[in-house]
Amino acid sequence: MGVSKTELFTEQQNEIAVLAKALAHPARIAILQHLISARQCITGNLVDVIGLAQPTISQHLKELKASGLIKGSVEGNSVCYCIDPQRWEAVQNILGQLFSDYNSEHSCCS
Amino acid sequence: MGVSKTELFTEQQNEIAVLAKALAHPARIAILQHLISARQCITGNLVDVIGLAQPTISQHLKELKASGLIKGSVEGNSVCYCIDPQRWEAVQNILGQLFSDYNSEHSCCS
DNA sequence: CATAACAATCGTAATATTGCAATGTAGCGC
DNA sequence: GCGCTACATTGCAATATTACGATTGTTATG
Repeated sequence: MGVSKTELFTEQQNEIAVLAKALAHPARIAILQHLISARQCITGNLVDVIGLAQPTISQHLKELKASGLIKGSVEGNSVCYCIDPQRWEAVQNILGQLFSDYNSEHSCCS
Repeated sequence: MGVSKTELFTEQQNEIAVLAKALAHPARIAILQHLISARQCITGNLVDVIGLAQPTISQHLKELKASGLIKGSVEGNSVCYCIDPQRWEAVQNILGQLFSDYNSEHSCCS
């Protein structure tokens, strides 16, 4: 019914899904990649770079901040965003683990 | 308006977002983890393990198959699913690249 | 203090996702 | 063939997401 039955799954499975959801929009990938190459960026700048309206960018920034991947600090009358290094590494490990848990020696049923 | 403006973004950004979306549900994570540990599994078995109705599992399997992460082969009147090794590694690299592109030496605006 | 600049929030429309009952389809045993 | 089992597909209701105009803070700056 449009609502995920999170109670059926482990905390780890839900955490991975939530993290993946944070990455599941090209605008948020674009924001992250721009923060990676520019090191830091204010909202207005991201609005220009990405090409979506300001409220939309603000909304995506809010989701990225909620996932912990980025953090923002007020600088004068603008807000400066950047990657959160510790969280970035933690998420890298969580997702990396999922993939490295698979041993490709496994044979398939084909 | 509920529709992503994919035309604003690079093919790579859209690809990452689509892959992340495939992982953005705990049921699909649970399915993948079960396929990792059990090596292979038929649909009915997954229905029992996950605890969602059969049509719902079928739908999640369809999305995972569309992303290429798993493949299914018909065995008699049941269908056996497993991780696709090549695709698994490719996706691992695509997502891994995103995270490793970040150099944590970067300073933040805080 | 008025005003401009910047960004967050609110409200709303359009679309997507999730979940399941009902139904359809295909293989197997008889 | 007929019934049975396993799975996919369809159709629908409930909820979530995406996007943006309008509005509301918040912080300089004149």
